[in-house]
Amino acid sequence: MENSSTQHLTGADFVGGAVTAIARFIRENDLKPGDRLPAEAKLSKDLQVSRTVIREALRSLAALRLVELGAGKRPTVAELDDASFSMTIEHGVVTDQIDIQQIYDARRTIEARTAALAALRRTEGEARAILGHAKAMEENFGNSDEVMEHDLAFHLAIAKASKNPVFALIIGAFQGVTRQTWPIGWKSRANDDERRAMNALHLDLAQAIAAGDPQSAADLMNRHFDQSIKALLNAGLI
Amino acid sequence: MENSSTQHLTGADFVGGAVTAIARFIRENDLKPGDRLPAEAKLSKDLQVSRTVIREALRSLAALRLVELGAGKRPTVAELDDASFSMTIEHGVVTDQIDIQQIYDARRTIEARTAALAALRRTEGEARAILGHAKAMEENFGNSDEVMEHDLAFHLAIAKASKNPVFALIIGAFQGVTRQTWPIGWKSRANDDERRAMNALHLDLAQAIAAGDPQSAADLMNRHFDQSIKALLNAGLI
DNA sequence: CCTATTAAACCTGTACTACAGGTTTTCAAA
DNA sequence: TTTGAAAACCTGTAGTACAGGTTTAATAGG
Repeated sequence: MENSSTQHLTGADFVGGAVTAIARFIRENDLKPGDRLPAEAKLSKDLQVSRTVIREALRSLAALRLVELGAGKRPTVAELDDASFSMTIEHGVVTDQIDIQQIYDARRTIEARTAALAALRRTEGEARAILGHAKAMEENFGNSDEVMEHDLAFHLAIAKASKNPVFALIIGAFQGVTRQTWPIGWKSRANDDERRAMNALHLDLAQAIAAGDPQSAADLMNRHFDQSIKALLNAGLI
Repeated sequence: MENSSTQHLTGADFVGGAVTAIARFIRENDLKPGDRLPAEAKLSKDLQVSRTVIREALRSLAALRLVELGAGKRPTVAELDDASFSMTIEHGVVTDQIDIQQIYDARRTIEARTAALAALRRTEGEARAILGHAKAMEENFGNSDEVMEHDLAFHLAIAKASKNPVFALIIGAFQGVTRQTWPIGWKSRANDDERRAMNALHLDLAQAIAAGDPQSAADLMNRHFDQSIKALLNAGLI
């Protein structure tokens, strides 16, 4: 009784067909992250296409992060991951289909919500971690790379504390392009006072989340984005 | 003067390296959607890996929708597209890493914003199209499939009218899973009066956008999601 | 009977060849 | 200059081969 059977492919787009068939296999067999898929040879036989086609299909699914591949290992179902959406966003920016202001407006919209949700749902540990990143920004004030990484980690930690993986996915995907523009905003702030003010805002936000105050958290997040967007405008980036 | 040169790959992950190299090629040569990439044979020679590796790399990029492939045609740079994020979302739902309520909360957050932006930025044509979908929902009341498709098109049209492709991308990516749960919400509404009320809300929203009233548009969108989420709760889906 | 070790079986990653059939370019004829 | 056809180019799929990684099975020892 082989439950893992699949119908063989017909039609023109062999690789696309195999991608669909394998995705369906995951769905219909209720596979969860970590579960193993059939070996390439078996898929090749079941779907009646060459191993070449199966490999290209698996590579496609691996690029989309639906499966994970490894030498000698059978393909496994993958955990949710922002890498593929991140590529989409970066592609959009590189090819002038998305601009930075649009990224920031999306972030503001979503992060006002993650801040409010985090205030309601964060664990003690998460509250501490968020606060930790805000403090680390202040403590590493001289090293802008350090500040940036803690800034990014701060926002992602809030998204995760919102307990909605969709938000974490999207915010995570923005980090790649944010890393490329963040230094511009940092430099464009007129003086260290403005930079310190930005850090202070992070600290206030972290405290609002720790205090469980969703309204303040959302307000502070909005204010933070007001400042950031203004800084990027000053820099002429937008 | 061959501007299209690329350094040959070193290290372990040949396919991953090729993906990165090709993505970098697009960036460094300022390629835009429609522009052609070097042929597989040339990439293979430049990067000093077999055509097998190049093909798998191009398949990966095609899965992510950074490039487009076609028999006989050289690979071209692709337009922004929600297909790959859509796969991520569907995978998350299928593997129990995302639930429907989380999708709806993300939608509500984003669509309250797209509604407001659409009210400010929609063209006359877009306003008409949005209104058209709302009316079509009412006119095709008996055919729930028709209602659903116009509902989906309505929301996507608003996202596009917001003039932020990031929102359109995300809302578009949600449509796949929404199509699977929408009928549940429709059936769970107690009677036709409730269903008519939902249509009326769409119409009001379309009119607020046409009238250029961002506050009302956002409010109505939020009210719409309140109702939808309540309907899904009633159905026990959430 | 249980555990640790080792050998065998299995599996993927990369390279190469071959060819069908689609696309683009070239070139000659009108 | 335009048209049309041939040539060159290119991708899609199949298949073979083998190195090296992983899993499973078997064996030995307690």
